[in-house]
Amino acid sequence: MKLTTKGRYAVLALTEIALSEDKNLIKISEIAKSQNISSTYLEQILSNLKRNGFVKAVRGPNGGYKLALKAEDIIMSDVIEVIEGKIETKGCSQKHISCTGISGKCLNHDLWDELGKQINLFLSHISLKDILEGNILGRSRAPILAQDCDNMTIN
Amino acid sequence: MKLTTKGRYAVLALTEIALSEDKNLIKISEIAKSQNISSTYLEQILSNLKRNGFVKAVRGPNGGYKLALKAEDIIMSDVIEVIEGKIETKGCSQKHISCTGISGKCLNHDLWDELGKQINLFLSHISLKDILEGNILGRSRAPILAQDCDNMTIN
DNA sequence: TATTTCTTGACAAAACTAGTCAAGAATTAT
DNA sequence: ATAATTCTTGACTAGTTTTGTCAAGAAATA
Repeated sequence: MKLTTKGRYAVLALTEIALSEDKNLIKISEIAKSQNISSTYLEQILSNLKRNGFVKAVRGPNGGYKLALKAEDIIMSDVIEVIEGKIETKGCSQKHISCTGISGKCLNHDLWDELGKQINLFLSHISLKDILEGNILGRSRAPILAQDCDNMTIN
Repeated sequence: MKLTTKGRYAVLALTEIALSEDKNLIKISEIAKSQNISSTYLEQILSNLKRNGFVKAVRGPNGGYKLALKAEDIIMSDVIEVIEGKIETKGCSQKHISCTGISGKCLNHDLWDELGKQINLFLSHISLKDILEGNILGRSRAPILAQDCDNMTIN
């Protein structure tokens, strides 16, 4: 699992593009300048976002970028996945065989699997619109308690 | 934010140490062998876990490691923090000044702050005992909905 | 005293991150 | 048409981080 500047810049860029939607188009150079990011580095990121259908590009004078989707349809888990790759936290190097060596069952996979699920669950409920509207703070939630886990059915 | 093999190996090692508690002591070489991890690499990790009070070491023949705390008191967020460093997801390079350049308020900090909080919240509810007992799967939870955020007081 | 086992710190290869650079393609204004 | 603008693509690179290795030593016990 990782989260690098690329992911952060991608969200930052999407925010800028959304905020200038009235002007319709915003240039890489404008985003780069206002955010103090290298514009050549941003190119890579926006190229990726375009390739994956989040933004549209228009070339030539007065060209630039705009959103290809409505802000509420741009979901953070999707954005992060194309930029950073799948959020997966491998538990151990062994594939299918047991990997505790003692207990005969890999108890550790569960932790990283569930953490990955939690991160994805969180990000999949956050849209670009939420960010624009400041609807983020206070939304994280504690996991289900261990003692409740026994009386539970997993869907 | 990052989660590397070091963090995974640490949890793996703690699990092994806990599972052999009846034998009281387990050697680095035993853990390394059963998990197929370089034992010299494991030394670094266990040395760190010892320095931070999670395990105790006994030197000499028949020496090895044991837990310094009860399994239910070994909390994953604490373990990961000493091994990987604080889980913090910086939003943008700017410190206190505005960083959208347009809106005058950094809308992006919120996302990474809250994601970091979510990860910590999750890990702080998981103990080594939960792992040993397999009480992990199905515990992650979706965040609070955006529309409920308005009617909310933040503590 | 010899052996076992942990301890510490220096070192290093490989992978990854964060960026640069350059040549080119598309679009528009003149 | 031509020039200027802007995105597009891919190769390249410096620096950092990860994932280890190695060696010398300290503590404990048989």
